[in-house]
Amino acid sequence: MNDFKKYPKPSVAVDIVVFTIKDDDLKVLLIKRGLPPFKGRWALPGGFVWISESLEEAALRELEEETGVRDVYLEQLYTFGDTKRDPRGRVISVAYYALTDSTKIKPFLTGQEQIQKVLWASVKKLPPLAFDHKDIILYALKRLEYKLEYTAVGLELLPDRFTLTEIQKLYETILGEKLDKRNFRKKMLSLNIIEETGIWKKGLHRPAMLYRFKKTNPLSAFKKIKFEG
Amino acid sequence: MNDFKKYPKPSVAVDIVVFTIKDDDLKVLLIKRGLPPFKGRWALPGGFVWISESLEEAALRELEEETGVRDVYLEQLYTFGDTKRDPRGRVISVAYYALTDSTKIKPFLTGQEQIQKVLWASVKKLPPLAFDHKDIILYALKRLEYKLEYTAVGLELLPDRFTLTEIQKLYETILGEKLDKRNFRKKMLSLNIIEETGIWKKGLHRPAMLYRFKKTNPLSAFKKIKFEG
DNA sequence: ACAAAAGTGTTCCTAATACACCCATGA
DNA sequence: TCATGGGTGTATTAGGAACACTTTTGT
Repeated sequence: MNDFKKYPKPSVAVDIVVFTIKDDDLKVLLIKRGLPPFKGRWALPGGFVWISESLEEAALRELEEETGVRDVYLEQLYTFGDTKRDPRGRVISVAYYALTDSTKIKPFLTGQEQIQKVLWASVKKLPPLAFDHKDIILYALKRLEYKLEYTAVGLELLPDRFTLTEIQKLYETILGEKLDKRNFRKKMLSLNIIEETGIWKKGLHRPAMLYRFKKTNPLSAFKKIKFEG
Repeated sequence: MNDFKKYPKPSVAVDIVVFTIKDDDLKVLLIKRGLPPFKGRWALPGGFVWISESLEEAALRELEEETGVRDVYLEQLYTFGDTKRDPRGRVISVAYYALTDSTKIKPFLTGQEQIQKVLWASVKKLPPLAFDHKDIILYALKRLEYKLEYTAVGLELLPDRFTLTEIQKLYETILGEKLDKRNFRKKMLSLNIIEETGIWKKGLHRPAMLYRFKKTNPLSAFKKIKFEG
């Protein structure tokens, strides 16, 4: 046991499921693999964990390398450890999921030449994916749906300023069902986690009040809340 | 990237937080370490993951080696990956928690001479622990409390046959608060997950009906339920 | 007879739901 | 002026919470 370092070890990777809302649709960030295995297939951003960094540091590093964003909401999801999940050998992957607003994110290519393309894929029609990445995304989606029902974590997917209708559409998109406008607004406002900015968003029709997160009590955004659904 | 096997790798371990109820108290199974580091300290059962087994297989194997039980409720908890959590080097630990009924479990010593003693420690007064195992236990406890409020997973902690008062005591022990007897019974029975056995438990006082899990719909035991609390 | 745990219903109150119309704007 | 999305209140219902007494048994 003391000489455990001599035993063959699995490799340890992190994979990150980055969610955002674009075009009233829930999207996941994918990267086209430039090398085997699964060369040419879409895959989650991620990579091997350095010996000197924590798991969360690895996830944030990979995320920044491949999407250029910081300050996302990041949470550990699950650790996938089937022996056959990577054809190269034993690779255990600690999956994270991240929520970000689509205006902040600008996916770009890294210096690593094998990364060629990035894609915001609709979770409703995912392309064929490398490894067990489809399972990971579906797991993350379930977690997101679940959290959305009980917390206000969904606001992380929106820009800093947003209208009540935009929040509602977000919920409807993720939960996959229509919500009642009056009840939704009543509930959202009663939570005391957002406030009016006093600014009106002009558009094609009647202007809508822009709201923002309250900075005073950020923690309450994650207290348990039951949303209609 | 293709030659990732040459990079230094972390070691991967599993640790299992085994909960049970004994003497109306929530207990965690601990093992006394026989070798450094933390020689003589109490620690969670667990060990390194073999290259040929999945994470869950590793957890079940370690659990059986050290407690002799199978067929426990086992669920992945969280993966702890701080770089300094093990003084021997980089060790990532995938933590699981298990629920079992105290009549099924008979902790015993393995052939590994360094394992000397096992202890059912009350979660309310844990001894000094090795590594970050206290953090892991507290994390597992939070998860258990949370799950208890929304699911009937707590029944996994009881013997096959149990009285309503025994379930209620279990809930009170874990949630740390008194519950109303009539409301609790009404709720528990309305869930439709337990049924009368027709057998009465005799004791010092008025006999109590023994109930059992319904075998017909085991899945419903894990649907979301809000318990008073 | 008494101590101790088992068992049982109703009222109250809060929160979720269902539901329809007027308003402000740009084209 | 009209098409479009923004904005608002009430009545009903369901579920959670509070609450006290009778029953059965062993000693």
